[in-house]
Formats: sequence, C-alpha cells, structure tokens
Amino acid sequence: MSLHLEQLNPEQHAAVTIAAGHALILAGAGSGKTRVLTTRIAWLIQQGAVSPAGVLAVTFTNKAAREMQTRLGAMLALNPRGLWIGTFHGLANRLLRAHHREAGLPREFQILDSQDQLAVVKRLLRSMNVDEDRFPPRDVQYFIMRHKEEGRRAAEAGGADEASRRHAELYAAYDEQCQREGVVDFAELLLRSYELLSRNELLREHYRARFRHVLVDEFQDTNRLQYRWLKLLAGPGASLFAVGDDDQSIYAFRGANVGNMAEFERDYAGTQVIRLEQNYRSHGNILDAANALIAHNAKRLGKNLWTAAGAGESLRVFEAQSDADEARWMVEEIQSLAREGLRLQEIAVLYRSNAQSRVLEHALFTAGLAYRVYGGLRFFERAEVKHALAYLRLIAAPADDNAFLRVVNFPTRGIGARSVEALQDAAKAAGTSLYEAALAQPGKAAPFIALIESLREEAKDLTLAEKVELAVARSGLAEHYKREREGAERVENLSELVNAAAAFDGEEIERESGEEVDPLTAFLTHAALEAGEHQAGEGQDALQLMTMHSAKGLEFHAVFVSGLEEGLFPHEQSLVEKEGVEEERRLMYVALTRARRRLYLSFAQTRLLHGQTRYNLPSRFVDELPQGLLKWLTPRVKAVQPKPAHHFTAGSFARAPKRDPRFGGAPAGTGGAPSGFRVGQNVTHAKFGAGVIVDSEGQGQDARVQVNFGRQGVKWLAVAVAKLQAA
DNA sequence: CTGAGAATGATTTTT
DNA sequence: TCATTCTCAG
Repeated sequence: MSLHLEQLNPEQHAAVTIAAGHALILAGAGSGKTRVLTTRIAWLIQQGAVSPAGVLAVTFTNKAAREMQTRLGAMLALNPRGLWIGTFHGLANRLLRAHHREAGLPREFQILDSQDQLAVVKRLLRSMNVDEDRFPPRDVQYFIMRHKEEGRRAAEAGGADEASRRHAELYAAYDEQCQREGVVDFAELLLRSYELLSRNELLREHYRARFRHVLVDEFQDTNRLQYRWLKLLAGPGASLFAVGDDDQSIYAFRGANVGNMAEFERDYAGTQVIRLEQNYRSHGNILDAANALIAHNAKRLGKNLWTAAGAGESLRVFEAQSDADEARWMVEEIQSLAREGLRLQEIAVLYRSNAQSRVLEHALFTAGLAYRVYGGLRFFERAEVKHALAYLRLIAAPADDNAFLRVVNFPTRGIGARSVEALQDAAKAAGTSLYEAALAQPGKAAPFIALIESLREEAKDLTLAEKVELAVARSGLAEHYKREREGAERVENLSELVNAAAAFDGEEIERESGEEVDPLTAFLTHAALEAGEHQAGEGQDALQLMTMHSAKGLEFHAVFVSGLEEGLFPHEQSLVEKEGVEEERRLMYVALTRARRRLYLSFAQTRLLHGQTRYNLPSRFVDELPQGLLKWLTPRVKAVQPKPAHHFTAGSFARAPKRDPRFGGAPAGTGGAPSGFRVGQNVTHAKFGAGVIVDSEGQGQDARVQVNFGRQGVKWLAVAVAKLQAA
C-alpha cells in the first residue's frame, strides 16, 4: 500500500503530513483538495497517529462524502466503515440516533425536509390563527431556520420590535409542535446534537477522547452553528484540519459565513496555514483571467492560482443581439466542437439563473443536440414518492402529523376538510397526534386507520423492499396513478422507490444511522438526508446545462459562461445586498475556473425576461478581465467606465412603468421615438456613463427617455436637459 | 372533490 | 412569460 506522497507538490505534501495541531488549508480551485484531504487521513492512519475510529471527516454533500469514502477505501485496503465520514447532517443524525434518549427524541424520529418544514409552519400558523399576510409562512420558516443556524433557540431569537417578538413566539410554538410530533428539521439535527454534547459532559468527553482528528471540507460554506459544532467535537488535544477557499464562497444566501475562515485563525493561535495554489485543471490564460477578476474583491485571504501547463487559448467573447441569438451562436459553436471530436459531456453551458435555460433548450432541441439540465425536483422530492414515504412514516412513526395529513385522503377516500378538522380539534383537545385521535374516534377515517394498522401488522416480518412494495400497492397510490393520463412516469417512480429500498443494504443502514435502528426508519432517514439525483442520469453523451452554483466542484473541457449582463450577472438583487457584488464576483470566479481548455463568455443586448424585453449592458465582470486575454468574436464593446457609484440604490430594472394608455405609448422603433433616440440605443451621459435606452415617452421639449445605466441604476431623463450622446 | 380561471411572483441550493 | 398557487362555482 502506497500513498504516493512523492507525487504530491510541496504544499500538498506539507498539508498531508502537517504535524498535529490545527491547520487551515486554503485550497484554490483545481488544486487537488480532495486528494489532500483523503491522503491526509490515510497517512495519519498509516503512521499509526490515529486509529480509523479516531477520524471524523465532514463534508457538505453526500456526493463529496461518498467520494472521500471511495478514495480512502482504495488507498487503505480497509473497509472504511469504522471511519466517521459524512455530511454535517448525516453525522448529526448518527449522534442523535445513538443517543436519542439523552437528546429527548423518540427512537424513530423523522426528519423534515424544507418542503415538510413549510407544511408544518403553515399548519401551525393556521392553528394559531396567525394572519398569514403579516406573517407569511415562508418568512416564518426563514426566521426559524436562520436563527437555528446561528445556534439560537426561540428564547434568544426575539428582537426589539413587535414583529420579531411574534416571530420568536412562533418559533417557540414550532419547536414544541415538532417535539410533540417527533420530527426534526435539518437545522435541528445540528442544533440538537450540539446541545446534546454541550450539556452532557460524559458524552462530550467520550467523543472528544475518540476523535483525535477532525477534518472539514468546503470550510468556507459552514454556517456559525456548524463551526461551533466542529469546535465542540474537536476537543483539546484534537486536531482540526479545515480545507476551504474563501474565493469560492457562494452560499452566503443560505447562511454560510466565510468569516469562519478568519475566525478559525483567531480562535486557534498557532494555526498553520497552507496555500494550495498550483492548479492542475486549467490553462494559464484561464487562470490569469480568474486571478485578475477576483483581485477586484477587497475581502480576501489572498491566493493566486498558477499552472505548469501553457497559456493555452484566449478567452472567446461574443456579443449577441438577443438571448435567442446568443443561444444560436452557442449551438453552432458546440456543433463545431463536436465535429472536432469533443464529447458533448465535456462541454458545459453555465448561467446565473435557471430561467435562462429555456431559450437555450429551445435552440438545442431544434438543432437536435442532446443535453442534460441540472436542477429541478429530485427523486425523493417528487410528490408520488413523498406520498409513498408518508405511508411508511405512519407505519414507523404514527405521531408524524405531516405524514398523516399528506395521505389521509390521498388517494381520495372521502375524508374531506370537515373530517380532518374534526380530527385536528380532537387531537388538540386530547393533546395527542392526529393518528391517535383517529384511532380513538375513527369516524370517516376508520378505513384509513384500518389500512395503516394492517399495513404495520403485515409489514412486520417483511424485508425493507417488501414493505415499500406493500405500501405502494395497498395504499392505492399505484392504482391511482395508473388511472391518471400522465401518471406513467409516477408509477415508474414508485417502482423505482421499491428498487431503491432493495438497494439500501444493511451496511448503509448502519453507516447512515448508527446502532440498531430499524431498517425502515433508516431508509426514511436516507430519503430525507439524500434527496437523490436531480434527474435520471441517462448515461448518454449530452451537453451539460446548469447554473454556475451547481457547477462548483465540476470541470469541463469547454465552458460557456453566458448571460454576462448587468442586472442578470451580477444579479440586480445582489446590488442591494451587503457585499452582494463580491459574492457575485466569486461566483464568476467559480464559473471561469470550471474550464480546462476553452472558455467562452457571452452576453446579449436584448433579453426576454418575465415577458418583457430588457436592454442590458455588458457585465462589469467582462471589463474586469485583462483585455489582452480576450479574443472578441464580435467587435469589442468599449464599456465606458463611470466613476464608482456613491450609493445609488439601483432601483434598476424595475419593469418599465406602464404608460398611460390614453397617450398610446409608442412602441420602440416607431414614429414616437423622440429626438432621434430610440429604444435599445446605446448612449452615454456625463455623470452616469454608459447606458442603454429602454423606454421613451413624450415628444419634442417634453421628450423623456428611460435609460438603464447598469450599476448606476435606471433613470428617466428629459432629452432636452440630459445631453445624452449616442454611443 | 374537481376543474377552470385569477392572482401572484419570479436568484442562487444542500441537507 | 410562465409556472405555481389560490379561490370559487358546480
């Protein structure tokens, strides 16, 4: 067995063999971070520095955890079962299952995904007669989640104002309800296990004594609670090894706190910091462009990627007339790459928001090019699958009211809103679950209760897959979808669920859920914690379409970064968020560094969005790249740079106000265009710089035009006064 | 309970 | 624009 340490570069080698103590590894894109992480673990074990049981390795995604597991298995020729490798949530779940009593949870506690959580909140608000216009369920959910992720319980969550006090009350009621129903949401897994260990000294010391080496991947994506959780588990004498890249922090919107990286250094005096800057993925020009771009960010720990490979090709820039034009151009370019022998799966088209895929898909479909779009519903999130799982949940954990409500009348069996309300009243009065209430006073729900009872009885001695099959059949779900016109795919998914159960073997049960958990609960946990693939994989060679966010961690021979327009990217919303543009720039950095050999950048003058034609300026990110690295496929756009904005709240891109129909608003390009300016025309203004006319009204002296100045915002200007120059 | 039509929004996403 | 969610009539 060899770890091939000699194949590592000096920095990688140093990171792998670093002495015990805390270490922060700043791992640039494509710098071999996973390799370092896994080799480090293997090296520690091989050296005898730690036993496999003494390692705790934490990732964000199941995919990353699996990859680490696989690589380690190959390196160590030992079953990596003894190692605690998993996602934050998976590991927290494991702790809670093992100590459910101490954590105050039922053995078969169920996990709520975001969908379930929202349903719980809605139900709560209704039962408390909360005005949903003043307290929208989504806001309440967000409030609860955000506070939990910061490690705050309801008691600490209230603010000074009335609304936040009310939110905190709802948070408290929500937690009580979850406790009653024996369910935990995602953040609760973390918070509950954190509290378990911080309050229970015996347990805490047990785990601290055990885990001598705690390793974290994608550290820049951790939220405050996750960081505290890590610090709690890595006790005195343990080594915390954090790998991350602040320049690739793109998840602030979901609670990630890049600040954890700087804090890490402060928390642990003597932290060893190693930078992995050699990139094994991209050619030099691509890296130079990425480096130059990210240098525009002020808040950085600092890092510069380099490669031993050559400079490679220039970055190709294309300015399209319209989004459709951009799509057509991409199709042509892709076809020509394919003719040169490049496989389609080696090409990715990246965009900022999912809505942008539509035009593209249309063009690809017309051209007959195979493509795969990432995003959308995943397997365990599909309605039919969730329904089937709800039946199984009721078998395993009857107190789960969410599950009860989801299927009590699905497929319909004559239990309408009235009957359900009666049950809810009865349950509330008796302080029991809906299921218990229905058991006591079945009423219209009698057949349903009988069904669940008999399912539970019959399922007792069946294998997991047989249980799932039984539920799918006896619930009437399969029948129901068979009768539906468009139900074929749903029926197929239900049988796929049976297959998934069959594939879910004992080893997985143990790994996912700790000791002695009933296989059904383990499977339900698996379904909640691993929502599954986005789409049927279809091993066929296809072009990859995805958002820049989902592209993180991937690489392709050729990458198209499309829609590089102010307002789209950086997104208009980001302009009003604190440090929003810096995060957008990091996203651009991520996008650029996905390409190995060829990088295309494109933007369109005109784009159809929300049924409205918008006239956008090229993204500032194009200007921020060294022009010498770019090869313009269309005449270069000379973006006139205005002085940095003071604090214009770019109330930009507001839908062009509807003109009073009485004045018969003149459409673009027709007679109504005032004073020689027309919609879509590029202009410059002495103060605001470059812009594009997006609307106009009035005639002669009263003529006004609306100009989109990008980061300076969108303004209505009187033509007679504004001294606009045609550009 | 169902279906039709209105209202409503509309970055990014993992667990 | 368009997809989802809500409301109300039948």
